[in-house]
Amino acid sequence: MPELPEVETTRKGIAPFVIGEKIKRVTVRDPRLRWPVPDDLEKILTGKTIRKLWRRGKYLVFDLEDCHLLLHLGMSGSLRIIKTEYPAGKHDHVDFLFAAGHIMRLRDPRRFGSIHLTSDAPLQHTLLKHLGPEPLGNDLSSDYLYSRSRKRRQAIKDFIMDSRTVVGVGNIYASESLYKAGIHPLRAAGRISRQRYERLVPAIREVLQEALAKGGTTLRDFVNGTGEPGYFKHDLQVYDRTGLPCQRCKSPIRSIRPGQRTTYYCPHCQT
DNA sequence: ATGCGGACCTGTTAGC
DNA sequence: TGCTAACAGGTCCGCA
Repeated sequence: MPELPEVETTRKGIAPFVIGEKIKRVTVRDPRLRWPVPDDLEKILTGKTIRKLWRRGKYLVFDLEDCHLLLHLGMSGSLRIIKTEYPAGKHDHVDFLFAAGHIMRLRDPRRFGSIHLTSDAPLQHTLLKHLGPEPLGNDLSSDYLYSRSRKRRQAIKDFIMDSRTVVGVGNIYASESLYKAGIHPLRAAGRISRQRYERLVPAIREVLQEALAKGGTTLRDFVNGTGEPGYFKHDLQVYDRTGLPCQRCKSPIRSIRPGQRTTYYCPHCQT
């Protein structure tokens, strides 16, 4: 499910309901996420107050009094705030009950998400340590992508989807960004000019920014912290539009499947 | 170090 | 109507 705009939308949605709130109880109904939910999750968190909620890549980081909770939504995860405790559904794996009475509920049908605890600096955690720059921050530049990509034969789409290159660009927004920049998704990253990276960086930023402004993309089941879908689906130019006319040149959008992930592009506009 | 395939899961849909 | 196969928003790990 979630790429950066969806995770950020989730963060913004739940923040007002979790910051400054004290955790009264944690209920783990199914600990079998991508990595087992820590046994001592409830023991560690009970009685602690959440100080901050921030994001690094697609990881949500909850700062507590003396530790940090890292949470990834994987492919199908969502976090919602519910006012009263109604019966948990089949995939509602974890509830965080606050002293004030409301609940933050994690639902994740495919269980690709994960929860981690650490008392060290979160950015030093194994899973965060090697992450590349944030696409919406100042560290991502065309110079950086250009120099990092030299001599690489990897397809540009795979290159920008690698979280060591840049975080937050998943399958939807990779296709969308490359369309916007006019770059063929299979072109070798090392054979793209500096000038073209100067188009790609703003394209990535704009696509993510616009998706964020619309609350993310809901293809099937993404919901924000209050249960609403995102509306960027209507603005997608190539993703999930196989055979439909390109908005610029009217050529039919093409889809290919190199490896596992479907890639969408315009055969005329992207070279 | 880079690059690729496989792995982890369940739900939905397309096709026979 | 029912069965099966393919596919879905992520990313880590292990191997060449």
